[in-house]
Amino acid sequence: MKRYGQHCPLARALDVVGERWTPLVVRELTLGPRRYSDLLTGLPGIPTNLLATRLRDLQNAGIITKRTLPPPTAVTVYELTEAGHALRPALNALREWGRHYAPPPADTDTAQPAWALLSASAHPTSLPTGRTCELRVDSELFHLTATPESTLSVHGGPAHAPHTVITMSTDTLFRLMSAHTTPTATIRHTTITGDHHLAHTTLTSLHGVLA
Amino acid sequence: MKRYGQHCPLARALDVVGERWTPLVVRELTLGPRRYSDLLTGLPGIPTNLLATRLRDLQNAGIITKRTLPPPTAVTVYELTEAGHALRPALNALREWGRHYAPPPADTDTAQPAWALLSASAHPTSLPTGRTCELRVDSELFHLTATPESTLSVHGGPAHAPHTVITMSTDTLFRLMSAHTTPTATIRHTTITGDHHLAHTTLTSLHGVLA
DNA sequence: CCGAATCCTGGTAGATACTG
DNA sequence: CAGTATCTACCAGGATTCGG
Repeated sequence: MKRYGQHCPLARALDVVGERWTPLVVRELTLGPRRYSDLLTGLPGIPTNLLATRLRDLQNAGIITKRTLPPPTAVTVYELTEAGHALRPALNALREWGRHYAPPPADTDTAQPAWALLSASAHPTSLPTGRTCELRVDSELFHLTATPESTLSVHGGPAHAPHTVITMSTDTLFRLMSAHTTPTATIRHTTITGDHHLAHTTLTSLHGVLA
Repeated sequence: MKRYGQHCPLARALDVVGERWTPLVVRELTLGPRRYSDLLTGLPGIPTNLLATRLRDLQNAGIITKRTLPPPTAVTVYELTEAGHALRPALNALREWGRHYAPPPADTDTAQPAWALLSASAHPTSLPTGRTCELRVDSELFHLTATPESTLSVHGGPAHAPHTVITMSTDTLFRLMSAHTTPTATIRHTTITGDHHLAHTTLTSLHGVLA
């Protein structure tokens, strides 16, 4: 890890998370613990040796930990430490800047549901605290909850006991989040199990956050 | 500028400001318009060709503009655009993370008063809105004001009509901001012209923000 | 003197193949 | 599945030179 050699907190932060791909690795892990192969598919374009290097450096910096889940699912996963979770506000601020001021994406850019959903993360929501919505987008699973401060929280993987489950295609999700369709119109292209009203509230929270 | 090729606002932000040295160039310009040579001294270690490249790329990205001041001081300066100023929250969040979680600085790291003062930027302050304090640290000039939201605002260069002027050494500033001395004890190592009470309030706002 | 462009060197990223 | 090994190309770092 090459340092700037400056007695400045911003420069020291960049010493640790300023290298190429590093913030995006943290982005993937904000969804929850992830396996090496999950990270590879969530970071299209990253060379595998570079991912291995970044994961090693992030461990040494105390931002992530490597853990082997107990049997029978004896897989090794990477997850954020407290210091890693503390990066969330900085990444959210940079993400908001990107939404407003970065050049528009090229149409050759790859798109993943997780990246869109993360844009809704930390946004104000009318989702009731304590209620969980599971979102299934083209066989990718997420679950959404509200923080005590009524901001949206997004995680990867299945929910424990969701109050509602919404199933839709990636295309439908992007049309909703880009405000190309309304929540009410979106419902016709989804399958909903459980609390229908909660599902509508969830869709409303996602509506237009990418616009 | 190498892109990630991802349809993700965070990745698109990093496409523009993710390269090495780029956030630090923006950091220097948050103090106000700066000349090329000012930037070189404010970014110790940067190769001159790399600074030129970064400045060109930042202009193309619409984050900074190059301007030639009117005579008699016909110097060319770089300054942030609106999009550039909008990066401030993201840099502040990353700076806060660095203060709390980044490895401690090496004692060979270079230190500059501006970097310390920027850490106090956006912090809550009891400095009255509309009153200006000029700070002279080893012949480097800054001026501090309060935003309408009562957070501290730091700029480089002389103030227009400061209500108070504080002169001190770099060492004194760092001892105050690292909480090694109190504001009251600091006053004995400073020269103050103008509003003494305002000066004390300013020193209190700076006290311990580096700790 | 300010604001760079040029040249060279070493390291890091990118791409692919390979292994426990 | 979870990485390591190898190679190439490019970018950063450093010194020097150049034009206004």
